[in-house]
Amino acid sequence: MSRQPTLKQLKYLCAVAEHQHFGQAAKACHVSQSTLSASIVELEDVLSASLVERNNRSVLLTALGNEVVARARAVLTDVDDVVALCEASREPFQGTIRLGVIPTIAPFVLPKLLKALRTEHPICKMFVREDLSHALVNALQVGELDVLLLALPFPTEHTDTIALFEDPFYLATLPNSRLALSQKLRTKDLHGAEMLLLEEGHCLRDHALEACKLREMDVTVPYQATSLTTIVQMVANGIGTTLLPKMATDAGIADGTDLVLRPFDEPDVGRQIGLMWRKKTPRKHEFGLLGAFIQSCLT
Amino acid sequence: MSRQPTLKQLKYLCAVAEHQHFGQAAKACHVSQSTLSASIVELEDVLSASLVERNNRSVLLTALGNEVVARARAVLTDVDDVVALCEASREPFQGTIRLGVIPTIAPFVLPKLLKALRTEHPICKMFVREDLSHALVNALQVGELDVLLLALPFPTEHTDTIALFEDPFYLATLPNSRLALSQKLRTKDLHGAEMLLLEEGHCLRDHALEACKLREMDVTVPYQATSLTTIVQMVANGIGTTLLPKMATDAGIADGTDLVLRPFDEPDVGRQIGLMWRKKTPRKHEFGLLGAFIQSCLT
DNA sequence: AAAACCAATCGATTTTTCCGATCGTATATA
DNA sequence: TATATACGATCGGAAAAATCGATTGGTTTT
Repeated sequence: MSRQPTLKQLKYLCAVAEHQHFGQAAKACHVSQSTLSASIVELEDVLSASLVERNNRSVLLTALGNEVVARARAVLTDVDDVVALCEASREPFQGTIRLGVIPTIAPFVLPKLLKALRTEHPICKMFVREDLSHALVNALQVGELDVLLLALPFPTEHTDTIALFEDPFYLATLPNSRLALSQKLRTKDLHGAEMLLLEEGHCLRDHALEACKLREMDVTVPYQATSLTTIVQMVANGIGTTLLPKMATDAGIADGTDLVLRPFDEPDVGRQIGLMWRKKTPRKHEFGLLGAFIQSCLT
Repeated sequence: MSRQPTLKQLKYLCAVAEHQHFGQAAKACHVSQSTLSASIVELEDVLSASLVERNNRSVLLTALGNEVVARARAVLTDVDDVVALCEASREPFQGTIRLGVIPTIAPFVLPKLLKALRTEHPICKMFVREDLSHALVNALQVGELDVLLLALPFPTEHTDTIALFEDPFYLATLPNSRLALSQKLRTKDLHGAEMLLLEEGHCLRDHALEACKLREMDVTVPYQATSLTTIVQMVANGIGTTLLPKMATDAGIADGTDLVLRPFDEPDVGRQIGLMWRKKTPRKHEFGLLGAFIQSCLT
């Protein structure tokens, strides 16, 4: 097994190729001539090849030497690129953020978020993955994602979480329904209502049940639905009623229908939106800023 | 000015990425865990960036870390390529040979030489430059060429030379000329003949004059000719006579004409073909083998 | 013949590298 | 809850290397 040349040796070789002179090359590299000379000798020894032809008056490169220099230059610039890459990533929002978002948030937040990000942090590359909470958390744990935007609480380990804002639930129903006409809307009014919720796995389903003190058996679920838009269409067609997060209604999910959107006359009927990252991530600070950024671009 | 990461650090980082485990990565790199750990820390310090997220149970790479690993892998394979390149060039005829050939040799030798080379040393890359001797010698001195195939003697410094073979001159003339009919052909018979020679700078011109003990004023030169083929056509049209090297006639330069090709009844009327290289070249041995190879493929 | 130039080499010193041992922390087990 | 285990970080000392200034040897220029 032969040793590898070092970057230093390659750098010195390139300097020699450029200056055609050991002394000047050494000066350019800020080392003594003896150091550079020895380094070249060692490089030739490592490669078991003659790269430089010393001619006392001038320094020539062998054909192989020229080839090695060409490749060495490429290697050195590639390494410099790595350094530059890291330099650029040093400041917040200068690198890549791999963000996971749940399906009941993504369509209502990403458009604004990504647009604001492109405007204010054009260098930041945001990779987005949309999936159910448990899949996102798993991806976060194994290092495929850096930070998650999801609804809290979601029980995990080895993660830190910050809350960004409340996302109250609105009751979505047809104007002539019993719930639309009641004076004050309470969660207990929902008992017995035909509640349409997203299919199993969506945390919005769990949070809706939790917020309204309902049990699985309290809701009627004709068809398991995979998106809020689908559910809205079903409710608009008189199939039942549902709960919609404010961010969805703000985004106009019920536009074009005659649905009534009623807030509850109770506190804390809703879900909490937050960010989650690994406890050990070195980017806590950046993700904190990301949280503030998300808050700012949704108001 | 920030330091550069070392290849070793990049290698260790790649090992960590591969094994997701410092201890195993260290084993794979044949170093202790402490060495590898410290090396990674130093790399992160040099790059001022967090690349690896230590989780005590598992090791994760940051987004930046993944990017760096991808680039590092490329760098490492590029360096390995350099090593491989040098290994391949270690044996004769495994690398690139930059060969200079003079115009009065090239057309008669290169076809056979390059064909034989491609057959017997397919890995060898031969770069050929055709030019006048003094231009070739200059290119040799400044390191643009490795070895020259030319006619000797040619006075130079800092070069070594080996003779490969004699290349006798034939007189080329029309069948009915005085020189074609004389019983024995001597160089002194050429005095007063209308000798057509290549233009100034071609060593064949000098060697022909030298071999025949002629002076410039002895030859009549209606037009300076730039190639032997041109001269042959002129002689065939009765404009004069000329000297052709045997390798040219062997190659059939006079085919299709009714020219008479007469050898001289004297020894040493001709030129000597040889190889020349820089005294300091590290490839003397290889070039000696090249000489033998040229001899072998011309017989 | 002397001076100048240049890369190689030498010797000494500083710096870096590397290892084994230990520590601190988190997890798994009893 | 206590104990054992696993893992990476850290420390201190020893070995290896990198580096420098000075010198050498060979060549070219004056």
